[in-house]
Amino acid sequence: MDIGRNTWQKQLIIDTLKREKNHPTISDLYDKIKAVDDKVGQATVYRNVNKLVEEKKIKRIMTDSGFRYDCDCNDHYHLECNKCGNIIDLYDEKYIRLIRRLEDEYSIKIEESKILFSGICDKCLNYERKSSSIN
Amino acid sequence: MDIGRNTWQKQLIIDTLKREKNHPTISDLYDKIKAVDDKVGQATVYRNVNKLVEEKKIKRIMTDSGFRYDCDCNDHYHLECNKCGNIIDLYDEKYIRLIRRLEDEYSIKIEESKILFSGICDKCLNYERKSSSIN
DNA sequence: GTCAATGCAAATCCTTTGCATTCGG
DNA sequence: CCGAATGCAAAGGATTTGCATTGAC
Repeated sequence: MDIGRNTWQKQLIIDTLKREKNHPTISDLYDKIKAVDDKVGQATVYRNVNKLVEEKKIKRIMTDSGFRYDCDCNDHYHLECNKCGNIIDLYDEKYIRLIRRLEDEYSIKIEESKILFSGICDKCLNYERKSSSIN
Repeated sequence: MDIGRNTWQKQLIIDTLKREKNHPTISDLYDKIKAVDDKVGQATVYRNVNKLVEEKKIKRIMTDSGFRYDCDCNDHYHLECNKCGNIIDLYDEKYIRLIRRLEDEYSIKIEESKILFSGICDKCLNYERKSSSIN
């Protein structure tokens, strides 16, 4: 649980990440950080974000458009919308049961899960329905 | 469903992929292919594998160690073992119910799912148990 | 004062692209 | 033949690394 030395760069990176709810890519994050102080180096952002992932303070999400980061460490799923590209969070109260069932059935231990669905989010689906009812 | 022109390179790539049950990376695949005929270019492998993914003939799995490919297109989960690094398949008869539940609850449409667990596979877990009972 | 952390630039890794050439239909 | 597919090499993009310097403790 060593947090290392407390530099303002590290703090800025953590703060920005916590404020960002939209599952940013590293370059999203880097842009936001540079807007606040452009003296922060890219390598510093990479190094700190990687360390945060290792320490399990944040989660790395692998999408088709590259890695994204999520500071919500509760277990949940993600949906990557094929229309608008946004990533939305899905919480599932039966998640734990799914895990237990798989662990039992396969005699394995599941320590972490990366669950990414792709499809169409509620907003885009709603928009689609309206459009098709007009035409 | 256009399969395009039937070159021996394309056929070799498809055959190798189908024979490979171990979720190979592109470079695993490339090595195997070059062992058969080293005149196949890397770009050809990339181009063909990408096309197969687009055509949904094979699946792309995103792991921490990069992209891997799976020719089993039935819906299933994967477990990446933190000990041995292997990726094993998990099939779940309740998968469809999970999808339906999420679709209903969030008013979304799920078209594809990429589900990757990490943890410890049955072999490594079994080995661990034996070791700890000795010590 | 030490040494972890930083900034910069170069290096590395993975993947895609441009283009001349080949070869399947 | 024609043009899709290939092989090569070069380009591209994302991430990491080497190293001198800075600054947290």
